[in-house]
Parts: sequence; structure tokens; C-alpha cells
Amino acid sequence: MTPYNNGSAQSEGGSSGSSGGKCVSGPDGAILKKGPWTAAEDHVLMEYVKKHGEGNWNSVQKYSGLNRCGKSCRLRWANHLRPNLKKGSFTPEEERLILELHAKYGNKWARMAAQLPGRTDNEIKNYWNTRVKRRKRQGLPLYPHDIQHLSPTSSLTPIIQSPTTPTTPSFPFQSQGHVPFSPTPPSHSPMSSPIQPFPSLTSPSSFEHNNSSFTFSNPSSFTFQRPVPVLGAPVRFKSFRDSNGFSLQTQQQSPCPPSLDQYTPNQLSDSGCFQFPLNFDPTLPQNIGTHFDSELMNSSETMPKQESKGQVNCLPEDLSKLLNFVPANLQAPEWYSDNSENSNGQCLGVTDHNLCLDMQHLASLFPIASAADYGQNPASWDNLPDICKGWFKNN
DNA sequence: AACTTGACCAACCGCAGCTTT
DNA sequence: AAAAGCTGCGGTTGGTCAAGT
Repeated sequence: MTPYNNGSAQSEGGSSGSSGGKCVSGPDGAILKKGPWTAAEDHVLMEYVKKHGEGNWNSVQKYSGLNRCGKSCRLRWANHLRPNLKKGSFTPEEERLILELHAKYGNKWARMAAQLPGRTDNEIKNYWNTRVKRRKRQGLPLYPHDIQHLSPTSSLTPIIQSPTTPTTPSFPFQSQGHVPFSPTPPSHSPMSSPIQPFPSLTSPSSFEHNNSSFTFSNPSSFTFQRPVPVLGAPVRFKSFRDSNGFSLQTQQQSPCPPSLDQYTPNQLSDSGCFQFPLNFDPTLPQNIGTHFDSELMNSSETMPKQESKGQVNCLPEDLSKLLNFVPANLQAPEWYSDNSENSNGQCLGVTDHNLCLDMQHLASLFPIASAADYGQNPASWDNLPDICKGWFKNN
């Protein structure tokens, strides 16, 4: 019945389940369960995450008694249990976006998912593979004509491939002197590449840094090269401390969320959630956008990974100032709100959408409050763009 | 009604990259 | 510097269901 044999397969090998391989047995040799999750298991996992936050997936079994390997727990959480997940079929807008993103990035599902709030890489991947199959059978091109130009293989040759074959296009033009545009740039770990140059929030109206541009036309309108999007998943940032002493931690180091006591009352809402301390004006014109320049983006995407490492510790001071308003123990990726409508609705405009994602991305870098609060705080992280507007307004 | 096919979905696997020891 | 551990990503597999034959 179930494709996942709970006995035989697990007896093979002796993997601890803590590495990237099969989840066959726990650290103590206990047989780990595979296959579909039960409601009870879901509940246990939910409770665990509420209590300890995300990360430390290999501890789930240890502390919750759940007989699942860490990988399985992470996957279950990311794809099914985490708040704000959208269920159901993709909307036409989402489908369109997927096409565009795939034309740009290739099979970078996580990257695409980062730009589709509430959607998981797995969903997108499944959707795409299904689409590939269908289009192939129908003899249709993968991309509509108006999107094909985005594709690096804009030769308009239908990119029909086996669904099991990576659909990452090749780049026949690269040898023809075109600007290399890799849809599958070097894969960046969310936090290994995080460090696209951050803008200096008090800098002159514009500047360039390395190959990226950041323009700052007025305090409430700016563009910057979006960082490499990340999945709304826990980040690998173990810790970070800037020159001002700001520290950033994930649950990996601090499984139990620290108390909020250390924050001033105006940093915490009644519900204990963080609020931006400045005079936040929700009526501020929605004129903060990102300048989404694929070429610029590209240039950074191809940045050697080593660079990012060096940049981790050189956040501009002004950004650090901004970040200082964000409690280090806040623990909430962008989806930490049970109001999906709200979350999605805040990212309506195309440009704001990008910014929103970026800010959510940024937000996801910071662990938020007690995880028990998630779902009760629709205004915690999803409003980071607005938070920034408030910041700009007051600076 | 039984069978086939396609779409959708959930979950596993292996690998790679990063962090920690 | 190397090994071990952890996490995330992309590819793949296989079950379920609905529509078609």
C-alpha cells in the first residue's frame, strides 16, 4: 500500500539519519519511521516547533520522541505545517510568475519559492514537472512567447525535456559574446550569499557598490539590488555581531527562545510582539520599490561565494542601526502569521512585492519572540517594508 | 464496471555547502 | 586542516484520484 516500507528499507545501512543520506535509524539505532505523516506526528512536530523554534531538526526525535529523522521533520514542517502556507492550485498570476521565474532561474525551486509567498519549492517543482510533461505531450513550447525572451534559451526552441531531466537551459549564446546570463547561477545557501551589498541608509542619493547599484532618490523611495532570495526557511546564520554589538542568533544556538523582557515597551506590542519603535505611518505612499535589474542581479549572483563570507561582517553601520531595532530573539520567518491574506496582501504591487520579499527575507534572518506567538501576530514581520518606510520617514 | 492514463501530491534520496569541533 | 554534523536543495519515485476509453 504505502510506497514507503517502514521496515525493510530502514534496516538497510546504519546511517544515523543526521547526515544527508537516508533516514533509517536514529542516533541510538532506533528505527525511524518513514512514509506519510499522521496527524499525531504532525501535532508532535508542531508542538516541538512552537516550543523550540525551527532548526535543530535532529533534536526533534530526541526531545519530542517523534520517530522521524531530522530531514523528514524539516521537510514536513516546511511543506505542510508551517504557518501561512497557501494550499490549493496556483492562481493564474502565480503560474505566470513561475514561468517568468523559471525562464530566469531555471530549476531553482527554492529561489522561485522565495518569490511566491506561501508556496513551497516542492509545490513549484511538482507544478513545473507536470507542466513539462504536459507541454511535451502537446508538443508545445514550455514558455509562452512573451516569456520566452526572458529565457536564456530564447532561441524560441521549445525546451522540451524529459521531466526527469533538468530543465535548466543551456546557453548556446554565451560563446557568441552575449552577456552570460545563467539561469542556474551558482547555488547560494541563503546565508552564505546573503550579503549582497547593503545600502547605507544615510548615504547620498545613490552609489554603486561592486557590481550592484543602489539608488536612493529620496528618503522614502529607493531601489536596491535585491539579495538572492531565500526560501522562507530557517537560515544558517549561526550568529552575527556587528560593530554595534547587534547580535543575531538562530535557534540552532538557542533552541529556547529567550525572553522578551529586555525590550522596551514600545518595541513590544500588547501581545508581546515586536513593533517598530518609530512613528510608523501606514499611510505613507507605497513608493518604495526595488529596482529589479536582472543584469545587476546576475552580476552578484555570479559573485564568488567566498566574497559573501567576507561581507558577512561588514554590514554598513547604518543598516546595523536599523537592525538594532529588531530584537535578536525575534523568531519569525515571513510566514509566521496565520493571516495569509494579510501576508499576501501586503505584497500586492510588483515593486513593493519585491521589496516586501526582500524585507521578509531580511526579517527571516531574525528569530522572533516566542514561537508560541506566531499565528497571533499578523503585524509582526509582514510589515517590515512598512517598518522601513517608517524608519525612512523618521530619518 | 474495469482498465488506462494523466495530473497531482507527498516524501524519499543523494549531494553540496556551511558550521562546529 | 580535517572530520563530523547539520541543513537545504534538486531530482526522483510512487501513491491517489479523476477523467477518459
